[in-house]
Amino acid sequence: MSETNISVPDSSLSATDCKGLADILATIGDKWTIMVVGTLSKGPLRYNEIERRIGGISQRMLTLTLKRLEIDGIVTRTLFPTVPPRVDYELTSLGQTLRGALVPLQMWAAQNKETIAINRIHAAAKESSPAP
Amino acid sequence: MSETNISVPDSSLSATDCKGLADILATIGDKWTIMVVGTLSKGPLRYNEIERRIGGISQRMLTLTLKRLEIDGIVTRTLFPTVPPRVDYELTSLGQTLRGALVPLQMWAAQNKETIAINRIHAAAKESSPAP
DNA sequence: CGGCATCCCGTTGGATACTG
DNA sequence: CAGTATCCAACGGGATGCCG
Repeated sequence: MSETNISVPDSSLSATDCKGLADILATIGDKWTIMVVGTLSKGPLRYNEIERRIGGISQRMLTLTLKRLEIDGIVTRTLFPTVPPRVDYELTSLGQTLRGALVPLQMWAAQNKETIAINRIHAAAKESSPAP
Repeated sequence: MSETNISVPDSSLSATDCKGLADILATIGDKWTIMVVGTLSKGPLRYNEIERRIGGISQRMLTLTLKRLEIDGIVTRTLFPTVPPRVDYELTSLGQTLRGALVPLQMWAAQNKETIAINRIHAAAKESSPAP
């Protein structure tokens, strides 16, 4: 809670910084967590709606992911004691800042994933036809 | 090397965007990859030097990580045919842009990891003393 | 020095079935 | 509807040992 003068120090991530980042990414950097945060970035959604929008996530992983995000204070869980029950999930302000921090990386991904895909194809080609 | 005017488009990651991001993170979002990119952000380093600086990475993972990064065009591998052999690894310009895209997330991690840690402790406390 | 190959075990995560 | 519980297959990743 001290240095807020971050001001993009243009340069290197120290080893400690990397540890911190790696640590956070280990928690929120996995595929499903990213999808959930992204999906919720448009506003609160019900359990089933998240499941539907993501498509392909198992209930197990959705539940685990939401629970972890709730514990970490990134989403809120609101239970409406109706019948049938209804549960809304929504990004907290912390969650919103996370989403914001994700944006540059998302743009990098969008801009470069094709380049990377091509690089992989080239590498695969070299693989199957080595230098004569 | 062009748009630094990211200007945080305030709004939502589409499902497609999330897929792209999740996809990239699946490749470069793991602990060791982050550490390697971070370590190389200060300049080119030899294999052993990377290993030493990261500390705790197995040769297997270092080799695999470097190979993937090389294939993806994020680092270059330069072999000096001396004896004993010497190999330098260095971030490409693509790698540098990746590092740049990682910075906001790194800052977010630095600013919020303590909050998250506290949230987890609170959650654990609730866990062991349920409502009477 | 800078790797690659092998073994091997822990964790991750999908499928499935049951509950409040 | 919104989960919980169990089983099990796949993968990740450390330890070890050998090679150029």
